Amino acid sequence: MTNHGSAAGFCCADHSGAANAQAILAQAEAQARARGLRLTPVRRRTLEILLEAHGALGAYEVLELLAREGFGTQPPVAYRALNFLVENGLAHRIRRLNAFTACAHPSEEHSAAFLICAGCDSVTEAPARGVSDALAAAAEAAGFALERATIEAVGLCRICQEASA
Amino acid sequence: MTNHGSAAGFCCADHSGAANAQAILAQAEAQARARGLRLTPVRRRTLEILLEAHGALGAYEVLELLAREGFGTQPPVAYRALNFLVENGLAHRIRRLNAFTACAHPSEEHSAAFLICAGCDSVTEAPARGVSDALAAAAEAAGFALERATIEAVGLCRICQEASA
DNA sequence: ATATCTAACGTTATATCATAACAGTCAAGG
DNA sequence: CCTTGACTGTTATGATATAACGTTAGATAT
Ligand SMILES: [Zn+2]
Ligand SMILES: [Zn+2]
Ligand SMILES: [Zn+2]
Ligand SMILES: [Zn+2]
Repeated sequence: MTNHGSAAGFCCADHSGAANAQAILAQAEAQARARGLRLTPVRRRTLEILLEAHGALGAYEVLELLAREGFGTQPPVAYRALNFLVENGLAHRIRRLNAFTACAHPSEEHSAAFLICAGCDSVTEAPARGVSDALAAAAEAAGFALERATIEAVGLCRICQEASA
Repeated sequence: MTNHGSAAGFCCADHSGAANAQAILAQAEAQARARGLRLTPVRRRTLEILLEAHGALGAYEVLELLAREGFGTQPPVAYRALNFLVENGLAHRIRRLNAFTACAHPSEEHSAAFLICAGCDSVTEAPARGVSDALAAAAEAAGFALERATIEAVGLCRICQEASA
């Protein structure tokens, strides 16, 4: 991972550091309460780990951190927590990277698009209203009943564009 | 895989059987010639296998078929051929299924969206001009230089909708 | 023709990602 | 109390993917 550190004031395009991680965590907790979800210690800590991370984390990276902190040491521990978060809209799975990232907007119902930088592996969650609308139209035209979608773009983030200019 | 056979005249939503597989293969060969690609025996046979398949195939499924026909028996044989096809626009990788499918329109430059049926695992390649345009706009707005994208929708194909109605 | 080069092939071995199945814990409700 | 069900942790295994290396065969250059 060719990372560009956090000297620029933010580390990975749109992840502005732990500052708003707090805010997002608070939103996520509100969501959990409102919807009667059980945000247990492993689950909550998993979400924090994702929020603290630069970029998306693989399940085994999450697992190692959880294990160090006294949680279980085996893969299902991480996968279960991550799947719970994904199923409940508190995190997203980035299939191209086999990785997970905290949702940046856990309060809203949204179908997001992810901008994945080929230079530094940063992942930005972009609002994708227009994209999902277009996709819904395409599905409709094909007689396909759309449930949900994965939209992942690969390219260069602003920082990496400048670096390679 | 809950398949619905080929009794209805077509087997998997938009894969109308071996009839137009021939046409697609011819297009793919024309592409290869035009662009100076080496469509070697393994690669060509891999493409045929994808075209003959109902739905997307995993790399190990392709491998088994190749092995039976006297090609190599080890994973890299399949992965190399599949990656070649994907990189050259003759096939697509379906990340949600860890699988590959022949491109339905190998002659055109296109960024496709895939409609994946949750009922029967069929995969339909839908034209996605509108979707990519919207995505390009979203990327632009984020200062992200888009190279390519993965767009995968999950839902129910027409057949499975009727079956569950 | 023959030496050289290189892309493609096939192999062994290993890395990486993910889930099945089962046992122990614990809080909620009868 | 005792059952029930959700959650956690474990062992074991399965599924997907790549690294590295030797070989082959077509293309190029002497
Ligand atoms: Zn989100
Ligand atoms: Zn970058
Ligand atoms: Zn295509
Ligand atoms: Zn279907």
